[in-house]
Amino acid sequence: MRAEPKPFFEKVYEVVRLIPFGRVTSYGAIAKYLGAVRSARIVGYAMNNSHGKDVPAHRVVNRKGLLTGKHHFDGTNLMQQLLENEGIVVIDSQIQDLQKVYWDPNQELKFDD
DNA sequence: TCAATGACCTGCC
DNA sequence: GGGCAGGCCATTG
Repeated sequence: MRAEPKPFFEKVYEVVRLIPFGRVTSYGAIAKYLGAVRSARIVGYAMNNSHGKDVPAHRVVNRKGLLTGKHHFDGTNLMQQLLENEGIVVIDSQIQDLQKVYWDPNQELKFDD
């Protein structure tokens, strides 16, 4: 943990926290918002650290809308349950109507930092 | 400091 | 059009 003011991780946390209710986004979208489309993996890695914080990581899924990190949660279908609780239709860890509940930070948010 | 990992994405066959 | 493999960047040990 370096003494940096805003590590890549915290930046990811901020975007994830900005995700509205009943909406989901992809790692690539967040990475792109941070200006690192190639660092999509890093976003997922940051989520690993966000696990335990007040970051709605369950709203973050991969490009296919698949709950890849579901096994990282407490249970197995917990992440799915949370998404369903948001009104999102999830079947077998696969988000349906993905394009409908999809939320792109680059489309909604803007660079004002 | 070097090396390995990681909740992914893009490109090619 | 679908499936497989490689690469990318940042963090931790």
